[in-house]
Amino acid sequence: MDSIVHILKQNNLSVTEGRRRILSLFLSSNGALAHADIEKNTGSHFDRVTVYRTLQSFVDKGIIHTIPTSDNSIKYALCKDECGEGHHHDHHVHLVCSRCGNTFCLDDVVTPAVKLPHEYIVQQVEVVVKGICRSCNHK
Amino acid sequence: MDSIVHILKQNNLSVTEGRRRILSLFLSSNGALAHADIEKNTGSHFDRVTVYRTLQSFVDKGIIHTIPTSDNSIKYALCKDECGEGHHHDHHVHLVCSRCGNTFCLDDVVTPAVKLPHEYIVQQVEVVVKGICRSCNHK
DNA sequence: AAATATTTGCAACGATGTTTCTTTTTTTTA
DNA sequence: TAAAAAAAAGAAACATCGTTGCAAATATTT
Ligand SMILES: [Mn+2]
Ligand SMILES: [Mn+2]
Ligand SMILES: [Zn+2]
Ligand SMILES: [Zn+2]
Repeated sequence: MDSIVHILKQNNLSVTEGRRRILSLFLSSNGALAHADIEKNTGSHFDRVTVYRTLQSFVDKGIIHTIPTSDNSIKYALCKDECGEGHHHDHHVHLVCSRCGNTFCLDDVVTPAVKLPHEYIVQQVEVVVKGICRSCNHK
Repeated sequence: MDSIVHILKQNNLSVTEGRRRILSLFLSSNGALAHADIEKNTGSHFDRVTVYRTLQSFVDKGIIHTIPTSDNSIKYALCKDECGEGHHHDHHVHLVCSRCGNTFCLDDVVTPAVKLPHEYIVQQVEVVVKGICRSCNHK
C-alpha cells in the first residue's frame, strides 16, 4: 500500500485527496513548510480552510510539528517516529537559514539543557538557531 | 529630569504623550508585554497604529527587544544597557510561564552555546523555555 | 512666536485564521 | 455492491492583526 495512505490510516485519518497531497508535500520536501508554501504548491486545488484544518489535524496526530520562528510565522515539519496523538517529542534544534530563508529540523542536534535558578521549573526548551544552512554554505 | 523623558531624549525620540505612557508601562512591569497588553493598559488613549509605531521605534532604538513565543505572539521587553540603535545584544533566555502565562527575561541566564555539524554556521541562538516562573512556583 | 519637522489619528486595505452551515466525499454497515 | 452513517471540504461571513497613505495635530527648532 502507498506509504502516504499507510500513514494516514495508521493515524485514523480518512484518506482524502487533500491529505494525500499535503502529506506527500512534506515527505518530498527537505525543509519546513509554511501554510503559504502549501497553498502555493497545491495550486488552487484546495480551499484555504481545508489546508488549515489538514495541518491542524496532522499536528494533533503527531505527524508534523510546528516550528516557532522569530519573524512570527509558523512553519511545519514532519515528526520523526516517536510522536503520536497528544505526544510530541521533538527535542531537536531548528535552523533558520539567513541566506535562503528556509527552516530546517536538525534532528540530530539535541536541545541543550538549560539551567535556571532554583526558583524556576523548566518544562520544555525550544531552540531556534539563525545561521547558514548546509547547502547555502557549500556555495 | 524625568527618567522616562531622559531615555527618550537620549535616543533622539521626540517626547510625546504616547511614548511616555508606553515606556513607563515597560519600566513598571516586570514581565514582557504584548501589543494587546499595551492597548489595554493605555485605555483608549491611543490609536492601534500609534502603539505599533511606538513599539517599532523602541525596537529600532534598542530600548526594547522582541521575544518570540511558541504560540506565535510577539512580546516585548526592556533591553538592558548595551543595546542601541541597530545593536541588539540580548543574549539571555526567555521563560514563558505555563501557569500565569507571563513571559520573562531571565537576564542572568546566558543563551547556551549550540554546536552544529560543521557544514552549518551559527549566527544567533534563541532560547525560549516553557516552565514555571518564580512567583507561581512559590505558591 | 513662527517655521519646520515629527508624530498622530483615521480610513482603507491585505493577510491570516476561525466559525457556521451546506454539500460532497469517504467509510462503514448491511 | 448499495445504502446509511460519519467525516471532510467548500463557501461565506467574520475577527484579529498589522501595514500604508494622507491630512490634522503636536513637538521641536529657529
Ligand atoms: Mn523539527
Ligand atoms: Mn529579554
Ligand atoms: Zn540556506
Ligand atoms: Zn507564572
